[in-house]
Amino acid sequence: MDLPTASVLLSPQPQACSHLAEPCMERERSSFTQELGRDSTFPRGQLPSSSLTDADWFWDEHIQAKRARVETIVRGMCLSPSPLAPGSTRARDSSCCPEKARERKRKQSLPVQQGSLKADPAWDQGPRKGGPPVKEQLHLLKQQLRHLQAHILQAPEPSTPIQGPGGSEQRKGPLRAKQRNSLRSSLCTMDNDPQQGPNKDLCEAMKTRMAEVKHQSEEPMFCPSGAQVLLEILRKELSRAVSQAVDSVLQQVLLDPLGHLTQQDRSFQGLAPGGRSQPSPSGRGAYKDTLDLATLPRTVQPQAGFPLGNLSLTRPLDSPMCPISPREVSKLYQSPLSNYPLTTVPSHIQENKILRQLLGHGPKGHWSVSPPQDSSSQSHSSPKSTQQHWVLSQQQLPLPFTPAHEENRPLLPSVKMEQDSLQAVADSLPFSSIHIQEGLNPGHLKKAKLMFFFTRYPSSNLLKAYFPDVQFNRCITSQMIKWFSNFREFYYIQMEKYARQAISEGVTNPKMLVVLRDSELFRVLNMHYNKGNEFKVPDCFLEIASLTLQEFFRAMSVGKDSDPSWKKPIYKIISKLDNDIPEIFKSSNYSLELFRS
DNA sequence: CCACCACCTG
DNA sequence: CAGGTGGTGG
Repeated sequence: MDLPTASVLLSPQPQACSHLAEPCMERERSSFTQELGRDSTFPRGQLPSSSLTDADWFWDEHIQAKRARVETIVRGMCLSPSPLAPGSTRARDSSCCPEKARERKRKQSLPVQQGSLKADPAWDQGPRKGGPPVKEQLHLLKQQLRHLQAHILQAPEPSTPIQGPGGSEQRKGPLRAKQRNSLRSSLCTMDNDPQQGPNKDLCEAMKTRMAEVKHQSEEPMFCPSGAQVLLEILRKELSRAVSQAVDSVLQQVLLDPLGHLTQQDRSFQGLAPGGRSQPSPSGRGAYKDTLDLATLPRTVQPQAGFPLGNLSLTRPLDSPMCPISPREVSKLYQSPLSNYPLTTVPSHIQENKILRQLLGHGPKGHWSVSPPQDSSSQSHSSPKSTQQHWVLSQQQLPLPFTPAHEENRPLLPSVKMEQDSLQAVADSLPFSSIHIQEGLNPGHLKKAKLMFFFTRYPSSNLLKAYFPDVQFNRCITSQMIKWFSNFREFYYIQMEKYARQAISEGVTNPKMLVVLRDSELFRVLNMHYNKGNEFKVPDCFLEIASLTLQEFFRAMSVGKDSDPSWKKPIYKIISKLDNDIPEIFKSSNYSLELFRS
């Protein structure tokens, strides 16, 4: 969509390239045709959206770990092979409407849990020593889990504003939106010079893209706090219930008091990274699928790989939700781990490993998929190879997404819900597990430079949002603002320079000034903000750059540059053309990965 | 007064 | 890129 725009723009006027860009026409044309065939790589949609399930996965794992322990114990001690009835099959969908769910959960799960040990007849059958109590405990536990599952499933759908007209729009201020709109139109009217056929395409393309971006930015986020509360409660309740069950079982079954660890230890270690100590793998393997929880969408074998291998983290991707949108990635990204109270202080190292895994899929569809265009038009720095390298560095281990995965995506409606709630949770989470730095490091600078491709005038709030691992204070904020000020300075200087050059070369029509990827101007800018060319410069930046160039040209060609403050109007225009920054930039881990050092 | 900006300088 | 300065707007 947006990609072709640049090429479209320039095609008709050979001269346009002569001064701005190096060699051009022929190549450009061909690249243009190529582009038509391919999809836009920009903002969203390209990436499989949703691996938020991973958070659930962790959760499941937790439960399963506990369950496995209980089962193992029971199995080992009681030798009663009665398979547990599969409970509710689908117990996923963490809901976002905490209220009701929470209410019901409290009313039901608590009483049940604390209730008498009335034995279910069905569970009393079979010979066993010390059996009944144990079974009862398990049964109760199961029931509780089922209740929870049921309630979660029943919980009224959260505001799924996506469809609702009354959905929660406006993540950005209305003002901002307005500005965008007005600018968009002005941009188009300007470009809609009848004489310039191709520019219409640009206009349309930009409209489309902007709409896209806008849409993206307005995606709903709902009650983060609510969802978080719900999750917290669920977590506590479940862990408590399980712990109690385990406790009881142990007390009743185990004769040797030394035989059982403290409840805390037992119930938590299963999830701790590197947490080994799972009783008997064989036992677990044999029965893990018999509990209802095992029927949950993602049956994961906790100890199998989570802690160490990390390779196992690719597992969750099998789920229907594996497709992940950058947005989701970034969110999810901060969530599951840092949010995980049960993992007692996982090492940052391991955490980062895991996060890297998850993240690995984000950037791929987004930035690294280098368009054919690049290979043809960018001769000097072989972007393709560098980008591929970047892809590899980002996702060494995980399996790449395959079309097969995509097929599954649309399936579950619950998926979206789950995503949302998890997103909400993620959003509300502090970066507890990610060391927040005092000052700014080179990585931050690098990231800021790349962000400049999207925003020339970031607000301090935006910066705070996109540098979550930075401890902002007046000084840091000023410094970062200063960075962008310097970026702009360079940017405008280049624009003025090239505009002046165009004038000196006799260019009369500003529309002929288009910044392309093989333009000298682009090369200079890219060198400045994206040294090493590790990043695929978004097309929106090319559009902005072209526009800036044209504005400078217009002003100068009319002699406005004699006015001391002739640039101000241009600044004003450009300041309104900031694009939304991909959510992926919000991830501090992303920055760690990509911008380290 | 503060935050932010552009400009200039090193 | 950081410091310093002056201007601007809330």
